[in-house]
Amino acid sequence: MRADAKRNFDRIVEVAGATFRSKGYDAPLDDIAKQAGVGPGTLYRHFPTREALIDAVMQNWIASVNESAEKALAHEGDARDRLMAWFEEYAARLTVHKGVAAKITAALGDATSPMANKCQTYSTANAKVIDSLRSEGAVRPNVEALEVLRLIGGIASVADQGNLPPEAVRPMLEVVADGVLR
Amino acid sequence: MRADAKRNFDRIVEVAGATFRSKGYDAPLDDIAKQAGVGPGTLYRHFPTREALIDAVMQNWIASVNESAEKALAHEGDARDRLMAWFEEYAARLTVHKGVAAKITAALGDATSPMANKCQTYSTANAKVIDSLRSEGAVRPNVEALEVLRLIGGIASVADQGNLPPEAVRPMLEVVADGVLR
DNA sequence: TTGCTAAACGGAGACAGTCTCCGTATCGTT
DNA sequence: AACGATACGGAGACTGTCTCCGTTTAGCAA
Repeated sequence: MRADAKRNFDRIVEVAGATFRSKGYDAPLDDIAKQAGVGPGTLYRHFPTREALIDAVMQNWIASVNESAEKALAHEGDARDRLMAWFEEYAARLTVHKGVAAKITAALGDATSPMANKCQTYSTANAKVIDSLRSEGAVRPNVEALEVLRLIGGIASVADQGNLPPEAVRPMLEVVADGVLR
Repeated sequence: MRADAKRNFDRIVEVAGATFRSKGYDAPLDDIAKQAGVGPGTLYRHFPTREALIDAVMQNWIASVNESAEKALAHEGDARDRLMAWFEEYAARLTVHKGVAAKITAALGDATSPMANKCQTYSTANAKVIDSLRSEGAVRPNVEALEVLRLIGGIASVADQGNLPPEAVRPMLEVVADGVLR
């Protein structure tokens, strides 16, 4: 990739992120192009569809928070406390960007999605938490790690779309925690 | 409302429902108008926004299934069986139309939404199930009926968006059931 | 029936956003 | 410096949204 191309690519993603957050995910792409100081042609060459651009923005964001994903693993307390800490951490991350929860959760099971491998960190972090609790015998048999990820994703999606405050989300997470633990 | 107006209104909703299902929720509205044998002006007079038309389609659908919502209440078996029967019934209904799960679940807490009162039947059916189980002492304290509705809605949304098969949904419902029951 | 009026219709066309095509400019290499 | 490959950008075609207003029709009253 040529240097000027990369410059434009990055600039577009940056501007798009800011614009999507402030004006919504249906903001005119030509505006974003103009804002980024490029022609529409350049934007569409890099991102053939709106979807592609949104993906790029999100991947950018996931990468930026990924590094700290393991924080929740080092929590103090009993099994339930640790599980809840992880749930809240995960749900909070998912609700930072409008729409991200649904998108990531849908991508989880689909290996062909460009999102999926970006979410590896989440998947493995989750598996680690569940496995560690399982080895203590705290987890019900038949509970799969992927299911848990999806359940929390579902809660985050609902919270996202209904603009639910954290105090409405917490009890839902607790129901899932009780369902996961013996 | 004049007779011809009502005729057109109903015809538009009918055509829109079929079109949305076959071509997706972003199908051109002018096409729907043409298909319904009316001009775009007529469509837009009845439904100023796409959202309004989608709502009308969904309300139409909710009304059509509402009447049978209590079926799941008359289930045989122990507390867990009955709860699971209700969960599956509800989740199945929510996933009939693409996008309906997220929409209805988001509307649940919001009394101002035109969806909300259409969903009364669901809310009260759910409350009935939970209350009846609670009176048997089978439900954990602190579990609210609305939370349960949202949890199932979240699962349905995820299933909807990720095209999950029923066998992937069931275990998630079971986790919630275990979290709801003592 | 006929006439009348308010209600409703419908389609031409303005507008906005998407996306492409291709002549021009720039990069990076030799 | 010169050249090919790569990338740029913006004019404009295209598609879908939505409005305006002249025309039509339903429903009522005489």
